[in-house]
Amino acid sequence: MPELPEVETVRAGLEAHVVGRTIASARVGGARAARRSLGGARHLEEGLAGAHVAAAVRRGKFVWLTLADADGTDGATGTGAAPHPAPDVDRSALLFHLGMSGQLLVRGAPDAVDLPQPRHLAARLSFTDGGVLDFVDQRTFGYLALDPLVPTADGGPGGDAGSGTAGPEVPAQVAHIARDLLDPTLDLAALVRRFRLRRTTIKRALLDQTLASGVGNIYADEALWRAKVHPERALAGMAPATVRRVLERAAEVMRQALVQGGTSFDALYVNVNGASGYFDRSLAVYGQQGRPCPRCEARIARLVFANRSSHVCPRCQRAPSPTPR
DNA sequence: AGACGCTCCTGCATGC
DNA sequence: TGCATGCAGGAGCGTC
Repeated sequence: MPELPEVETVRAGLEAHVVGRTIASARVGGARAARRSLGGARHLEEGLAGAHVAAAVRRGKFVWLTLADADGTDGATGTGAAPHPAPDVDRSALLFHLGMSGQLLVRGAPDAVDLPQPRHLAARLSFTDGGVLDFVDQRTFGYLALDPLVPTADGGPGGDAGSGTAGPEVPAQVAHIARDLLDPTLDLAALVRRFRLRRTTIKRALLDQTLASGVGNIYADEALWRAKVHPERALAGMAPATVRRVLERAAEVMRQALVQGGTSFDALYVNVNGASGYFDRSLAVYGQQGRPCPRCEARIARLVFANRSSHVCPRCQRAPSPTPR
């Protein structure tokens, strides 16, 4: 499952291999992959044709390519005589969410037309230099969208409720997503305060992308284990230092995973390094039920709540008392 | 507003 | 052997 480290690895791959190129044409497999794109697949295809890729940007688990009109000539390639004017792509981004199984594959083949279509191909971008970017998604939770860029409210230091506050602009669909835990401008103290206002459990809050983004089920479990905090503990009344420790451990484990993810992609393959990738050797609790805790050797347990699984060491992570008050 | 259950989807593991 | 069932999960959405 791609979480922040995996998506950042993808972003770096896009930056290295896609930024600076110009899209000749795009083919979007079906309505589902384009379900979040205004106007649907056709509009997406029309808008992308001729667009220049200016940058690869990420927030949390969202990654996008900022686009610019490839100066002058509209209808750069033969998408046929488009009856509608091509959408203005200048203030837009091509947004990707990888969902559970999305992959972006960069192909250098000089003749894209002859490339075999991978199973579960959701979209294919062909560049003017002959290369190809494939979006492959087995479980179809992922999507791509042509989305207008909107300014983000920048709270800066002291801005309180300002969950957002990233770079100057983000795709409209990302506007409500908070800065992620590896964002250098993240205000950790303010985040701790926001967490402690929530009337829910620490794990639910960790997974809430409007509080802090990038953490998914795997790294949430790992962070809580490292911090020795039970996932079902209520935030209300939790010591600020404890909340802070959890957030710091989450950042730490994602940073470590990123180092490993970053080494695992080569020139032509933008890797999605999920649980089945390299970092799984380093997982202490996720998917380790029945195995000994690396710290104390108690058996790792798997809990289910909110229709999701959590993995804990029953000795290191003390369960909350069954009836608070 | 915030909290939370439900839903989308496919491949694989498990069970009978 | 073959079919049915369950499970995995991000995040939008509806409901209270």
